[in-house]
Amino acid sequence: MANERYNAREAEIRWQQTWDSQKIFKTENDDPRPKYYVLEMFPYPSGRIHMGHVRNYAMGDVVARFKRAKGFNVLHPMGWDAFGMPAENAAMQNKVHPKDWTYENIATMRSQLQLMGLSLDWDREFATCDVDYYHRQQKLFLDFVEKGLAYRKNAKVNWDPVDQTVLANEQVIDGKGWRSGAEVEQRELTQWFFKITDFAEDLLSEIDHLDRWPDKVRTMQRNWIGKSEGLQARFELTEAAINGDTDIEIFTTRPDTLFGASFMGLSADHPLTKALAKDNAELQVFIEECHKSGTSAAELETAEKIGFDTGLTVKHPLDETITLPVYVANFILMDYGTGAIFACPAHDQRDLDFARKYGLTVTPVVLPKEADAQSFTIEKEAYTGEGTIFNSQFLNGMSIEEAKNAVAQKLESVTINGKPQASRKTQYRLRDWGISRQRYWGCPIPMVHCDECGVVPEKSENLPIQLPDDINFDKPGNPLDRHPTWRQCACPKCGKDALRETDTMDTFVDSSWYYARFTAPWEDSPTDKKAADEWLPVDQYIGGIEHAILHLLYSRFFSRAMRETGHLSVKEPFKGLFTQGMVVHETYKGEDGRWVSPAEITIKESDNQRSAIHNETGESIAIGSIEKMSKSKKNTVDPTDIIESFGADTARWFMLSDSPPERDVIWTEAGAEGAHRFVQRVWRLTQDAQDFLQGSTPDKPEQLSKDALELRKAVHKALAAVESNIEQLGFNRAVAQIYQLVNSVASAAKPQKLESDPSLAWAVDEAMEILIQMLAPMMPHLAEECWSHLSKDGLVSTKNWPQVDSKMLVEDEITLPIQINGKKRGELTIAADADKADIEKAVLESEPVIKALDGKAPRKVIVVPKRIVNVVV
RNA sequence: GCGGGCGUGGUGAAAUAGGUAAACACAGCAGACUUAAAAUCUGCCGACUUAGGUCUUGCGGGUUCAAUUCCCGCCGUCCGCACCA
Repeated sequence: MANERYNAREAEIRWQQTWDSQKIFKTENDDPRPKYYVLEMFPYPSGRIHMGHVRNYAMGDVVARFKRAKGFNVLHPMGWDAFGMPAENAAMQNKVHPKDWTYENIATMRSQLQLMGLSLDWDREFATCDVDYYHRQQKLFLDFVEKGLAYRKNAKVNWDPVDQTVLANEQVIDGKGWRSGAEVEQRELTQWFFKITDFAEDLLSEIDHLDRWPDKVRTMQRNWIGKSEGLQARFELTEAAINGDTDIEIFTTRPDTLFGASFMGLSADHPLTKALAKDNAELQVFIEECHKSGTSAAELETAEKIGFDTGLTVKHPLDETITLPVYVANFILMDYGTGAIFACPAHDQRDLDFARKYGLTVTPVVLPKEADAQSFTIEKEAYTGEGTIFNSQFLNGMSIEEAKNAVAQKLESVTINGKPQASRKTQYRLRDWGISRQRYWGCPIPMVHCDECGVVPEKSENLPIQLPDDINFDKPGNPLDRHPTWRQCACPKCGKDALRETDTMDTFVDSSWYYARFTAPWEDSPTDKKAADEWLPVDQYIGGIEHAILHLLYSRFFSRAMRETGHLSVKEPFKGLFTQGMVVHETYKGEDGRWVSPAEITIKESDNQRSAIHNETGESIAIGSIEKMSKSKKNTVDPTDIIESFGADTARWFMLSDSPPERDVIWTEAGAEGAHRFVQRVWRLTQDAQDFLQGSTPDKPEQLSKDALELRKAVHKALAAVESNIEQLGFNRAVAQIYQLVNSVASAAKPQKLESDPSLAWAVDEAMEILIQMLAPMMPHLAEECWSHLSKDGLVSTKNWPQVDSKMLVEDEITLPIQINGKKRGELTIAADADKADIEKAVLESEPVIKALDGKAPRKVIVVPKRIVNVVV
């Protein structure tokens, strides 16, 4: 029979329909098998899927299909992170309703994803903009309010002037909005916050146990939470200040350097600063000056330390004879610690810069190990290293740690104005999460403003608070504010006319608990606790590194908050996390400097010279750097085009081959063609095997021929390797193993060999069966097609993973490299179980060793059985 | 500035626990088949080379019988954080 080419498009749709009609990927909650929850970060419905999605979902699908074959009850759901700004931008630009725009995009992207043949339980699908979903999110919000985990406060917030909304700290990058890129302004607004700081310590300490998370993400989260332990201490003013204050409270991590103090610093936003400024025009000017300077990285780098002498002085807490001047300084932040510091210029660079500028004293109090107390001075660089305390009265001679303790102990026991002068305190950099957004397309915050009762939570039975459909985007700002009737409601407490909150929730709220909702998306309450406890935590979560802080930290907060409000029991939502690399592509530019897309050009290659010409105009195109696929640089490749020309399996296979999954992968046309050649190669191999075997499984022979035994060994070694590679998410290594095996099978399965060797025919049949099963998680359609072509029973997608025959993994003879002085000089083939003495004897008799020794005795012989022999001459 | 990662052929990369560096693939070259092309198959493919070898994992040291792997110091590159007291 003549070989036919594999028609991927036809076969893939056929198998997708088969899987679908048999509902083989539907997951039941009550199932006796052990559970495995694999989840890929759900997509934002921006319009069309891109190659990054293909890579992400191909990886997740390999894990899901593999675990299913290993006997687990696998939950592998899909949904849509569907609220957000782009829908509103589209509404403003194209006069489309955000809802229509979003649901149309979802429909497009769903059908694109379905072309990939992912083993998803589509019955659990939802979008976060579904009323059913945000209804339950509003319930969670009310529960959080009740527990004090959500609250309202007036706060200085990050205001994005382009998007006209507030941003969380995590969403401000280099002083710019993460989405708009606009310079963020500071504004005072009343906002809703989640009390993420309640869990700061737990969020930090549990990172230690997230051992299946990348270290990088763990480090980033630790730094973000930013714990520092120190002392909160009050410094007594020599005279009461204008507002009646008698002391200034500061936070320090370096109480050991207290005798090096030369001034006090107040933030420009400190209450005392504000009080002093009331009738001090000069100070007012200075404060304004401080506010003007931006917060971007570049500006901070060059910003000069400036200060304003308040004329106030404080007593040194350890020596009343010393007084320190109080300055307002631009480098002190109000929202860290107490907004006030004591400054020790010798051991803090900022304090030193400031002291030099204003001519304040610089007294070193930590002496480096090698330095001499008499001659040690600080010039332009503060000393922040280890050392012994000196110039410090009773602390002299102590280590830094000892001095910290001594100071803390002393000040804890002293009282001023009836209160202890100091207490040990742990500070976190982490701030509460501001979630109010002045947008339409988000989950409405279910609160009511009543003139009589104040801010009142809506009653649960009145949920959902639905978004109105009749809105317009004629003007900037939040359309909910302008809606003629939507705001009007009855106060849930007194029943009088009241107004709804018009802020909606940050879309990161939506994605902070979707993983829990998937465990029972049909429930009236946010979760079915039993189902949530059964499925959670997610065993393997896969997504981009860009979510290392925001989404992953918020989700960790949410699982804790939902635990406190009785919706689930786990603390940590994601047991295993994998952050995959991006899909990147070369960029191309025309002669006039415009970006040109890969589809418009043809690349010529010869002798390592690559050049490109435009398909239509014939102009020569410059090949530029490799960049993340983006519309602006036109270096995108549409997954649907690839699926149409090569099939989904080719796209999946290419995404899994070559590059390690955590690294960026370069999409190339040649690589895609190579992947497709492999698809055809497997299909040819299957047809050849089918031609010979004619659908009958040969009987297992008593004795295997040498060829058959070798093939079996190759098969079972590959099987063991692929299995462990997939377990470790080393998809590229699994792919390489499969390539190698296909090469072995192809060279073994030659007709002339098969005809004369029935045991080889049997081995080839086994090899094909196992090969197809190994391919199935990666190229499921091709695997089904081959499986059925070889008349194997049922669907390969529902088959159990094959068993490794461990007898095939051991060799009775092995080849050891022989080294002479650490350089390879020969080989020795010997029984695998040969002991050291046998090996040494054989090595000393080998030709290269005899030659090298030249009759002399070796200085040393190192024998590592099963590995290597090294003879030192 | 602080913290972390990475650096191996023309390219993507591989190398259990320190033990044969370059598996597997892409590209390229040569040949077979073909009227021709595609597809397919076979071979070559780190560098130098006097054909016996010599050298090779960013650079320089160190530990070791043995280093891509461990240690120290540089260089390059990418990422994160950044006036956090």
